[in-house]
Amino acid sequence: MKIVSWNVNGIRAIYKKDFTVWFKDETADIVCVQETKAGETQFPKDIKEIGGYNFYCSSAEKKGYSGVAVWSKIKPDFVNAGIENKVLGNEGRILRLDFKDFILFNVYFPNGGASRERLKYKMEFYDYLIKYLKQFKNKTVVMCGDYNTAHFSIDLARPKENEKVSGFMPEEREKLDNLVSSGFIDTFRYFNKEPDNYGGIINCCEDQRDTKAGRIRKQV
DNA sequence: CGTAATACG
Repeated sequence: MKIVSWNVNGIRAIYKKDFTVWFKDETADIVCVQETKAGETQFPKDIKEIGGYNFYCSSAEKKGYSGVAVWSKIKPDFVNAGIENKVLGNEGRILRLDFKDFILFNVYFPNGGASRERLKYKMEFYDYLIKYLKQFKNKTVVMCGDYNTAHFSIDLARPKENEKVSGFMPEEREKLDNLVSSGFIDTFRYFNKEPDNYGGIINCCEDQRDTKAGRIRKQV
């Protein structure tokens, strides 16, 4: 199975830049995107109706902000697009898709850099999701997305200069420690332990390619 | 500076 994760920074922008052309040659079973910046009705029809895939999205109440979407070849047994609402309001940051053999989460974790309030929100978001995930401890969970946190020094440029900057603060990194303690594996670092490599293609099968392509900063 | 609405990353 191949799962792709991509922070697109505007689904309508990448649509203009031939997203559907890229998708046509993409062999992924599941494609997850973050920062769609569009309500469900704002997604181009071509994007919602890509051949052979089921489409799901979660959008923020605030127009043109945040949002995640998933395309899946396999139809999930269950989809939830609002699990963060109770505690955190609706910023369209989490999509849960349940399949027979595993549960997929596509998550756009908040950026905490704008203010103390947003850092607090980010920490609460992590806490809420980590707690929510505990119910699946006897199941297979794949959580991809934009974590907005670098776990270790190797995971960002200039770690020393960024120790007090949101994205690499000790208390943020601790949340990723918690995820690892509860059994999650950083799949990129599992296969690629090279410095100056922040993302790209991971192939977990016999053809284990490493690549410097992508360079998706802070994306785990 | 890019995206999409005038804020956010």
